[in-house]
Amino acid sequence: MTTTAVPPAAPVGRALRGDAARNRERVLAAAREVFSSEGGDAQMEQIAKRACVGVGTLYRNFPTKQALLAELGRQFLDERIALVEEAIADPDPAAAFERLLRRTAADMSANAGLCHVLGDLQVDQVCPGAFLPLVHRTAVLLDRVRPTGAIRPDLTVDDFQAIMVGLSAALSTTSNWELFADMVIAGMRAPRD
Amino acid sequence: MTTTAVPPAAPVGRALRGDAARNRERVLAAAREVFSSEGGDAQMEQIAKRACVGVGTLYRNFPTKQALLAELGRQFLDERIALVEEAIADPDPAAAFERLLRRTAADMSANAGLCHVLGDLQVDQVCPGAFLPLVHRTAVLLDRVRPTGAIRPDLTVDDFQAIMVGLSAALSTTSNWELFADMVIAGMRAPRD
DNA sequence: ACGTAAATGGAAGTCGAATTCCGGTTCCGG
DNA sequence: CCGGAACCGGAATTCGACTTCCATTTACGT
Repeated sequence: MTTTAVPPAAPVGRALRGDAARNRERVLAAAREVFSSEGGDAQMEQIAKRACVGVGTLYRNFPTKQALLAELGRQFLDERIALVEEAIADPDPAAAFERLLRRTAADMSANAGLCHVLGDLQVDQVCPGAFLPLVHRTAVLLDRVRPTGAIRPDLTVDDFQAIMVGLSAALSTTSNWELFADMVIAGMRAPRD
Repeated sequence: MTTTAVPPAAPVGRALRGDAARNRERVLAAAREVFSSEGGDAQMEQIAKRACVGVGTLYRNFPTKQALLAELGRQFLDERIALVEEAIADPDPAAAFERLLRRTAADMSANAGLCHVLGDLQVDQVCPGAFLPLVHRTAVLLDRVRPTGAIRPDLTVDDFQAIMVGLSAALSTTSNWELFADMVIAGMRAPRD
C-alpha cells in the first residue's frame, strides 16, 4: 500500500496570485514546445525567453530543470491513464484497444520530441513509481483484450511499454503516424501458424 | 556525384607507432562499452579510465567527443552496409531480408545503449551524409523484396529507417529481441484484406 | 489611493565536464 | 645500446549551463 505521495512540482503553499498562475501556465507551455523541438538538453534560458519570463520566475515555479520535466511527464501520464481507463470501460475491448493505439500514435506524433525525451527515463527518475499506475491499468486492459485474439497471448505489459517507447522514437523521425499505428497493431496481433 | 570525402577521425598522417595503434583500439572498445551502458552523456574521463589510458591519449586520437561518437557510428554503419549487401546478393530475397532483420535486432540488443545514442542523430551531425550509402543500398534491397510480398507495397526506405530507430529504442528497454524481431516482421508484412 | 506581501527579471555565482598543455616516458631505426 | 621523435598521463584551464539572489515592480485587500 505505498501511497505514492509524490511532492507536486507546485507544492501546496497557498493559492498563487492571479498573474503568477498565468505565468506558470506560460512556462509549462513554453517548456513543452522547446523540449519538443530541441530535445531534453534545451536550455532553461530559452524556455524562459519563449515564455516571456525571466529565469527567476521559471525557477520559482520549478526548483529544477528535472522538476519541470517531471511535471510535464506527470501531465502526460495522466492523459494516458484517462485514455486507458476509457478503453477498459468500453464494451468492445478489441476495438477500443485499436482506437487507443491510433490515438496514442497521433498524440505522440503531435509532440514527438517531448515524448522521446520523456521516454528516455526522466519522469521515473524524479518521481519514482510515477509509471506504476499507468502500467497497472494497462495490464488490466491487456487482460481484457487478450481473449479477443487481437494481441498475441505472450505479450506482457512490459513488452507493451517497450513497444510504446519504440513507437515514440520512430515517430520522432517520421510524421506518418497512421502507417506506424497500423504496423504496431499488425505486429502485436497473434501470428497465424 | 558527391564523392563523400568524409575526413576520417584518424586522419592520414603517417602510420601510428606500434603501441599507439593498440591504444587507439583500446579506446574505441572502451568507448563502445561505456557509451553503451551510460548513454551518450558518458564522461570522457570514464572512457579513458576504462581504456587504461590518460585523457590526453584519448584526445590525441579523437579531437572531440563528437568525433569519437562519429567514428563509432561510422564503423557501425559499415557493418550494416556489409550485411545489407549480403542480403541483396542472396537468391531468396524474402528469406534473406527476414534473416537480416533478426540479425539486426540481435546486434542492436547486444549494445542497445550505443545504438540508441547513435540513433539520436550524432553521426549524421558530424559527417553529413554518412547515412546515404546505407540508405541507398537498403532501397535496393527493399526493391528486391517487395515483389515477394514480404513487405507492404507502400513501405518506403524512410519508413524502414524509422522502424529501425524505433526498434533500437525498444530494445534499449527490453532484452527480448526475438519477440521484437517477430513483431517488426509481422508489422511490415502486407495487411491481408 | 495606499501599503505590503507576492512576484519579477536578469546579472552574477557555481559547478561539472570537455579540452589543452607540457614535463616525463617509451618505442624503434641504426 | 643510443638519440630523438612519437607518445603518454593527468593536473590545470576553459567553457557553458544550471541555479541563486536581491533590488525593483506589481497585484490586490481595505
